[in-house]
Amino acid sequence: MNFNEKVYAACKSIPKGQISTYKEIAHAINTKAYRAVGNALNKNPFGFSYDGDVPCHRVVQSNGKVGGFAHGTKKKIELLEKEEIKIKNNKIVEFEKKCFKFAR
DNA sequence: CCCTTGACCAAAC
DNA sequence: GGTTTGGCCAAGG
Repeated sequence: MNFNEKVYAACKSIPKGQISTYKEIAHAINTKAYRAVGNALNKNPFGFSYDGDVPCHRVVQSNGKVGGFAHGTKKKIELLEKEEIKIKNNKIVEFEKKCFKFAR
């Protein structure tokens, strides 16, 4: 399993209606490459993600901000709002509650 | 092998 | 509150 596959696998385990951070993902796959995680998702082979695929739009920054998205941050926000996750001024509302922690 | 580039992070200012 | 700075890791030139 290369680095990217681990990242995708971790993303898949994020349940609908919840989100996680790049840092949490990095921790979940036992690495400290937060940056490389985002990099992997940026040029992910899926291009776009819907339910059942790799939900890369459920991954946000550790400070609660939305972060980036290949198709534009606005689009990412729309996808999140479809899952009961509200965004206020580019930040996640109730971030701490929606944040999903991987099994340790 | 060195250098640059990121959908990043934390601390400092 | 925001912005800058240094650090982090993987990939590509």
